[in-house]
Amino acid sequence: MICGFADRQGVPGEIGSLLLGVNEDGQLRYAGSVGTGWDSKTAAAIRARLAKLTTDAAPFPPASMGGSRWGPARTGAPRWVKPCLVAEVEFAEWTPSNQVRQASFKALRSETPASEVHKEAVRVEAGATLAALKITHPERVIDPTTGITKLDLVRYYESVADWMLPHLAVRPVALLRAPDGIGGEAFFQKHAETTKLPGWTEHPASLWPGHGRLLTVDSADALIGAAQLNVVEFHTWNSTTVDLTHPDRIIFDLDPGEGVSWQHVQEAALLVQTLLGELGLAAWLKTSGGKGLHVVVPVAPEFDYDVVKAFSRAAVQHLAKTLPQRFVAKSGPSNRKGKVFVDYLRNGIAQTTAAAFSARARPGMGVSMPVAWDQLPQLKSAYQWTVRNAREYLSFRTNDPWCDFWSTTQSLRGPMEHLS
DNA sequence: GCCGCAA
DNA sequence: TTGCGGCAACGCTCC
DNA sequence: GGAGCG
Repeated sequence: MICGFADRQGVPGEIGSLLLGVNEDGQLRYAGSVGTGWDSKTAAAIRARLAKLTTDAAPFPPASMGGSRWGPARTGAPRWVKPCLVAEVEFAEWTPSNQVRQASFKALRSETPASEVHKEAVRVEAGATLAALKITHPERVIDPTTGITKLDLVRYYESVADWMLPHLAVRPVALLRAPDGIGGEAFFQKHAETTKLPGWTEHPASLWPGHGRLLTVDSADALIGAAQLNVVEFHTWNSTTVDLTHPDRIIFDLDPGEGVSWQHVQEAALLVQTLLGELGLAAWLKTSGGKGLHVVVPVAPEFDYDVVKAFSRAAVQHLAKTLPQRFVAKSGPSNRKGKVFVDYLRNGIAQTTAAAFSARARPGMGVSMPVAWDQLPQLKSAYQWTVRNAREYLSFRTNDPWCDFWSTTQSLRGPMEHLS
């Protein structure tokens, strides 16, 4: 939060430094200041914007601003502003007194509600280790509707690598590559026969006899290397390479037919969760980045694909039977008008679904974002988060809504009896 | 984007 | 040397 | 049986 500013010495009308605050236990706390990162024009523009927000009341006790040898006392008296503007500030680390060190201003962030600005969890920047990877044509526009470039996509995957890799690393993948950008011709790749792939793991043919050698993307290097090869979407199996034939999750892909309102999709997701809850299964929610939502159920890997798929089909058929005005279980486009098709076919062997944090190769480049169930009513669309705005959202997010997903092991035994 | 193959 | 095609795969639905 | 689809 921008809580105040000092004028640039000798240059009236320009910002010299910004005084920053973060939310902590429901109130603002001083977080240091930033005095570089802008040019004269920007400094003047920010100064003009802040002038309208000045106030006499300090947002936190000036005494709490001790701590720093290089505090604002050096740069003249601070002018307080109402804390309603958010700045994105890059910095090396938090000092022992919880202030930013080597801060540099990046941009104003008007979209972030003030209440959501917290101290960002400390995460090591992956950037340094990745610098070795050469990105060709970084400025090439891959999505003409937004101007998103190849470098934007690379940077997106770089920034979500820590979040994404747990979803990706242990599962065979299908990669959707789009060398000619969104709207151009794209193709799937699941084997590495010819192309030598940067850091990807190629599993022995014995893992899945009679088929091509399976591939996993299990490091940040592999992730970025994939982006260099114009991989836009990462799709994963429902089982891991540890136990390929026994799925450890079920996915219900909620796919709205023509003419279905977003509210209808939200309600459908809630109904799916309710049914699963009645069967004794906890489920997690993510946006698909495209049109619909994904409901993901972790299960113990104790049954093979045929059993798990039959269960998911039964669950969807139950929904379609009891709520025929909302749901269809058939995949054809004809009977889907005005209804939500819950795609259970993703639960067969070798079937894949766009992974959490995968971007989508469609205009706008939405991403699949894990969310909490209590966020569902506030969701604006399945592509609310994109390659462009996901990083900011994640940096201000204070806890992982899928935290318990990883430790949940639930058997299908009871739910299967319950349903039949 | 890149490789292998044919022209 | 240049050009060009491949780069997944399955079940389901409808015709 | 085959095209189309996700």
